[in-house]
Amino acid sequence: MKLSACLNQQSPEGGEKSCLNSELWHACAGPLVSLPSVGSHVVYFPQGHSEQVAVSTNKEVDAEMPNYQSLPAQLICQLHNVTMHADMETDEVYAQMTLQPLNAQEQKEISFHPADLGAASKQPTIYFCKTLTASDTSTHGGFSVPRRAAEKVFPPLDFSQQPPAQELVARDLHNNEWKFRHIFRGQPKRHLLTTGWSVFVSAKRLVAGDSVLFIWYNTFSRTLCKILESGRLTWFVYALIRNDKNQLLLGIRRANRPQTVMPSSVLSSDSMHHGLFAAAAHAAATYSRYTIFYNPRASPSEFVIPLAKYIKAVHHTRVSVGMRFRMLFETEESSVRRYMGTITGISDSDPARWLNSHWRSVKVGWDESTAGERQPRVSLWEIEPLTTFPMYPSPFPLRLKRPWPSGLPSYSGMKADEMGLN
Amino acid sequence: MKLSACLNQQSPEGGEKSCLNSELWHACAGPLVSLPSVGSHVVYFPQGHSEQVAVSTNKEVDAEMPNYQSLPAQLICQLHNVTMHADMETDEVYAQMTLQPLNAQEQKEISFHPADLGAASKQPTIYFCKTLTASDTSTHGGFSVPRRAAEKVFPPLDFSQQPPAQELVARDLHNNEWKFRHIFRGQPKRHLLTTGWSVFVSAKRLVAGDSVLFIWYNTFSRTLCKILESGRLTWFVYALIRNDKNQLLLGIRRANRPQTVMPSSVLSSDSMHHGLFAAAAHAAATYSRYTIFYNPRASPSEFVIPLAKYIKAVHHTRVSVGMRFRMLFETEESSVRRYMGTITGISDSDPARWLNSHWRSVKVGWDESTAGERQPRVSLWEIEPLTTFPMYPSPFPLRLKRPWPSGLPSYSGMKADEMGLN
DNA sequence: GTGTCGGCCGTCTGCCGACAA
DNA sequence: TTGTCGGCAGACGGCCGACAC
Repeated sequence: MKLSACLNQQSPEGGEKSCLNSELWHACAGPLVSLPSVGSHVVYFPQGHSEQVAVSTNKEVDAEMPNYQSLPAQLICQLHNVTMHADMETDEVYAQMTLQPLNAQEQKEISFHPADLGAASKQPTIYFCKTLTASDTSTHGGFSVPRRAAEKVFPPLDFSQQPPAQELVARDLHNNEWKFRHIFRGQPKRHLLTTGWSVFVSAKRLVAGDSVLFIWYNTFSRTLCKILESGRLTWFVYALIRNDKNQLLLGIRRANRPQTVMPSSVLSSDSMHHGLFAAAAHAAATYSRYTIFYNPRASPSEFVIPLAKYIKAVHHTRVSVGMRFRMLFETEESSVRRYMGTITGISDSDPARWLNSHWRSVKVGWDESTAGERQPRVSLWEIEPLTTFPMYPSPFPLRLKRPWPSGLPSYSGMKADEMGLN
Repeated sequence: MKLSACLNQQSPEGGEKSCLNSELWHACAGPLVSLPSVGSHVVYFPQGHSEQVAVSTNKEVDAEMPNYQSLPAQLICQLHNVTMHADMETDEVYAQMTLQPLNAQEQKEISFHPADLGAASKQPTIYFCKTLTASDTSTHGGFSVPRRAAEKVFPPLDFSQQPPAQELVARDLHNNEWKFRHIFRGQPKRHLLTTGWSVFVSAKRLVAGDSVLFIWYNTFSRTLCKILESGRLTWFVYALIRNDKNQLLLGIRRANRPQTVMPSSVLSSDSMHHGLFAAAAHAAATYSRYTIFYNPRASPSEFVIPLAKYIKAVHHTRVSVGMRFRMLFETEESSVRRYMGTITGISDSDPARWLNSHWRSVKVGWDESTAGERQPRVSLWEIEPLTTFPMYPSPFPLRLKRPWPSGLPSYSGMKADEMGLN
């Protein structure tokens, strides 16, 4: 593996190294992934970070790992920088974040803005995602484009030609160009990518079950999307605004194969766990910056959470055993659906190591029988309790000194001591 | 990348996971690489380990990395386990070592055995290594086997056939089978691998400049090698003992391309350095076992050294500025040659972080003009001073309390306090 | 609407000795 | 002794519509 392309979240267009498109990154990362904004305050969970390392190295943290006494279960930090990356060899997306723990004085001076809540990731509107079939990846033929997808995302064909065909140029996460012959033929008629497709499949080492996604993108797309969302759309409305063939992006998402990542031959998994704890502990002790990687498709849960989202979920939401809730999950087609469940317990997930951590403090049972796929423990900020009023007093120890002021959710300008942070 | 095959050094044959051949591993690692024996005492250098991580992540250790006060510049350890591995995707070889720092009492009780000196790696005798040419890796043809190589390593052909040909079966580091058609044809006659060769080249992603090596191996090979080394050999002597076609092994060595390894997307390089220091410091504080990876082709120098070799080089060899020395290097053809140089200085390479470390304490100048390829700093145990008697008193601070007893190199049974270890 | 297949053509793989370094 | 090439034959890549689900 080699150094990846990168993009600072704040400058999606300019800069000589800004070859990584933010919308494409988010499309590859999936609809549930959101990155906190640069400059905002966040909560970092060493426990969740450790979970990602455990999954990536395929090895649980050693039971004999010492407690890092100086490292609290959660660190309140300012997020100084976020860059999006993609592995040069696998196209795996990940983010690099520079965090700086706040000292006591800085924590007192925190003021919140609603934006800090961390809105759901903006998935590009003009895009499609298709899971590759055996025929798509076979050397025998090309790629069968779903009709609606082609009409929505690809530049319109000139139907006066027989057969209608054009050359598509799409750019991947590394800004590499891929050219495809797009043709509309067959009986019944269908959209196909022929010449160029097999080169792409073999270069990216795609297999049946992996997904490919195309985005139509330009700098006005956000504005245009809002306009388009406001009314009914026909394919020629899309076609009218898609006159620049060079604005096509494509990304891949590999199927969840068992053991996607590996234990690096560089450092033992134990040393990696030591590394993240020691780096965080050092940063916490000196209030200095440190760097972490977040791999959205490897990590079971986000472990850098907007502070406001955390405060709201932990200190201003009453939950109790027996309460019903919903939680978002990604579908195979890259959209979201809600699964329902019941809270069966509230307790620290690892009281020996991380006392009073809120990480995965909620034990849950899932309604559907395929529940084995979903985590038996979740964090408060991941779920939507179905009652907005407290049915039972929460048995979970809250450090909240004062109740949440009426008139939710306006807490802009609140001070930290009003929220029980210290 | 995925989990690799592994082999415990002590059980090259048995065990369900012992699919990695020790001789093949050493052949791929190169002639200069030796692994200390299991159970022996070694010196571990965090500084050298950090160097390997810096090379692997392509990023130097951060200047703001804190000093790990409790971590000395060298740790005396017992080596509890060594396993050899190969990366599943790249076939890159590496070793996993389990080290346990010795407490003060254990250090006093150390007794040495001559074997602890760490003999040079035993390269298999019946093997060959060839750097691939453009023709070898082209899809246009097969692999041209050097004549002597084929006669030495491959099973003998039946020359009554026209043309003489056979099927070779060779196993790689992961015990995968590769089949090749071996034929002796052309004008002039030569040995070629045809059918099966291109599959191997594309599966291993070999390019011109990479090397491939074949070993003829069986459990008696060490004994046989000694017999063979004692006299002159002709090809039919080899042929007589190579009657089992399934004993053929093959490995690869990739050319040194710039930026071979990459910054993992799992952990920042800073955290990796923290990790190795914290893991070692924790192990040193508690005298508990810890695990490290040694990648012989990534690391500029070995950082786990047999204790006896270290003692001999540091405490019982007089060196001084101006002294001439030789040092072994690997050639492109996988043999060794000596380069000569002059000692230009003796000092700590990083006095701020690692005071009184002997790691790369010798500044050197190299005789040949291509000297830029070689390290400007080496460690005492890497070089052979050309004078066996001290010409000048060493300016380097020796902690030796008593002089080395006369009658080198017999120090079996010596106690640590006689060698200035404490 | 789209996944897979048989048919068909063209390119490239891959085996051969020639030849030269 | 061995690296590269021209020649050649066959395999496979890859484009097409047919057909079924």
